[in-house]
Amino acid sequence: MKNITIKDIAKELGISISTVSRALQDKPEISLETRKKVRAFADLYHYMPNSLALRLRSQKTMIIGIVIPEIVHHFFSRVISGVEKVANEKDYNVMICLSNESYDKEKLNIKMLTNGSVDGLLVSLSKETLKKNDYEHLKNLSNYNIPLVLFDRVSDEINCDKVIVDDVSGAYRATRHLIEIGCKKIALITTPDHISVGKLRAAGYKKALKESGRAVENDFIVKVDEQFSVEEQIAVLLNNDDKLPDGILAVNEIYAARAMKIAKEKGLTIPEDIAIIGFTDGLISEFSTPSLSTVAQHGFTMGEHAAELLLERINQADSIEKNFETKIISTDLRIRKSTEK
Amino acid sequence: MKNITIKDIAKELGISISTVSRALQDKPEISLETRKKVRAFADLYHYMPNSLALRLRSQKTMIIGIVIPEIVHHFFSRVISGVEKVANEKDYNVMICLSNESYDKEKLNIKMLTNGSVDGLLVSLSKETLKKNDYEHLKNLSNYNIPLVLFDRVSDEINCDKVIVDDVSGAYRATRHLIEIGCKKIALITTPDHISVGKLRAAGYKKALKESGRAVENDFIVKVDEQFSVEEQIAVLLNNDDKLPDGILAVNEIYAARAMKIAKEKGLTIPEDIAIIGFTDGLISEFSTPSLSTVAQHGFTMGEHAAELLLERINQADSIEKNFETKIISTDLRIRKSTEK
DNA sequence: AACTCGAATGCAAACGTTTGCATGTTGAAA
DNA sequence: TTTCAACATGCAAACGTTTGCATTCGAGTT
Repeated sequence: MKNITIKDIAKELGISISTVSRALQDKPEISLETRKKVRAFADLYHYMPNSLALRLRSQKTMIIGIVIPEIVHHFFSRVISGVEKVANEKDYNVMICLSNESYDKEKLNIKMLTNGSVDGLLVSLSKETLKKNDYEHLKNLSNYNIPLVLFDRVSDEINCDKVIVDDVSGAYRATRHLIEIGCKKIALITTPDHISVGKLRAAGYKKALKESGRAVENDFIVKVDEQFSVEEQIAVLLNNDDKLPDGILAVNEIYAARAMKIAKEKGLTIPEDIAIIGFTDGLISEFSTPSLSTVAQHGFTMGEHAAELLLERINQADSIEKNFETKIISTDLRIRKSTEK
Repeated sequence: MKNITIKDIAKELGISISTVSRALQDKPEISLETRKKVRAFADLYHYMPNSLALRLRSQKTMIIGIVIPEIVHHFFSRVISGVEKVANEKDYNVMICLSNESYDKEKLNIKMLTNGSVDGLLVSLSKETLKKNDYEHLKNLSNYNIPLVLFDRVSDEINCDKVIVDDVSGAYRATRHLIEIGCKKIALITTPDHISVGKLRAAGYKKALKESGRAVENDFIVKVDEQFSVEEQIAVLLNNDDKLPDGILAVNEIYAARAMKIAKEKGLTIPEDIAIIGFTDGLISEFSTPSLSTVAQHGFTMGEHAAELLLERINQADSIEKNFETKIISTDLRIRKSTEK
């Protein structure tokens, strides 16, 4: 059974296509009688306007595209939730593409989405892209009437609206917290420098240390390269018995949980021997024993803000060229057992 | 700057639209000279065919829609990953809608997607829909040329392809495992009966008990109603000191982790006092202490199969009416510390 | 009887493609 | 010189809508 079109209705009722269209829009220039007749017929056959035709006509898709590195990831799925909420409120739909942390796939996705499939784009950069430092595929976009909002993993080289977590301050406050509960030797488990969030969180960590008159020791900083075993790299930090940290800040939940597990296996107690605090307030932190203190990033809020920024940009009159904006989502310290001395 | 169209190229080069179209398709009936000229011009101005126009013309969107209850959920995000992989391999895109476990939103989403936005639909039913037992919004679909594949949360009332986890056998084997390690009093933490997976897992649990000659005791079965505190409902099971279970099967990771936490707080040791096994092999299970044994559901595989089934249905000649198929994804027992006596 | 007005409806273009068929041009064979 | 094939290109319809601008018709006004 084919979907019924406006044309079918017109033919069946012996009136013109335009009359049907107007009748369905309840325009007063069509006689009430005709309007009723058309509506009845349309309802009877479950007429639904073909959205492709509508989009082609109006040159609006009412869809926003999201390109993220990963979806099996608590933070990103929260962001999507936030985006979806805002988008749906304004009758927009969401189309999701995964880059799987690959530059090529990211580029492909963006190309795919910008050939008229979506009205705007929300992107969080893949690790490979950040490492390559190549953003040509995103720079062009502005020329093509496709607004772009970057979130979380962003780059200064791209001129557009952005939403980021206040990473520096989050890490700073987490480190301060460790200092306040009496930690003397605070280690950092982070990512390589090309990941912007890792770098920023490291900066906050260093700032807090310096401010309290402590040295930043390289032995206490692990930059995890995910090409190799995460576990082994973290273990190095905890196997150096001469120089064991008594506090750890990890830039994500997995690293924090991993560190905790290794520490416990070595017979250390948390938080007495080592206090641990992570980033990303997910389920792991809540359910681990002891429960993990974290810096909550409010992914949902971030998604909401990113979507709002994008929709504003999509619906702004072309004439008004608002300056690009960077929204900063502040973090919250979620203190749990792993730092309760 | 507007996107350049085939029309613009034609005008600029002083040839007809159809010639440009054919030249871009490298059709031999167009002279090599013209083909080269057109291609060069198109490349210069970064011509990209407007996908809306293509879709309207071809009556194919190359998009598949997914409606799931939740995205902040390890299992569902894995499913999506699997779907995305298969879809992308065949040049399809994925459009995701969240029902947030609401019947109305599910209905709305499906309506939205089936007005020509997608070529096919992948749906996992919301809790509210299952409770209401109303599937009219899905039954119509078959009439409208929109193939439908249900996954995980399905219903017998809907006649279509399905992909489900082998819940009965998974729960059966998990329960057998508890019996084998010596548990005498095995409890079940599950969902209300209208959630199909909960019901099936309960069936597997009961089957294993009966087979080994044990009675199924209602005191040992908790049906968690998420309208109320999950924690309190689980606590009831563990607060009845006269009748404490020594083994627990939970139908998901959260319930298992929650039960473990409560048990530990009561001073019970896992697995010695109580062995615990959950469903869904996610991060919580891996990182909890002790690590949780689980029934792994292979969400990614499920997504792959669902997408394959759907694409087959989309691309089948209308004449060949294949019978509907139900694929069963088998589970794996992942034994960890929480059941190692 | 001619004219104007308003209400109701229809025509056709537009959105950006693809494609069956027609048309035009050229060179060679008859 | 006519005829024909082969090649290159163009016209127009189609996909399903919306909408500016006719057109038609009857009634009321002069």
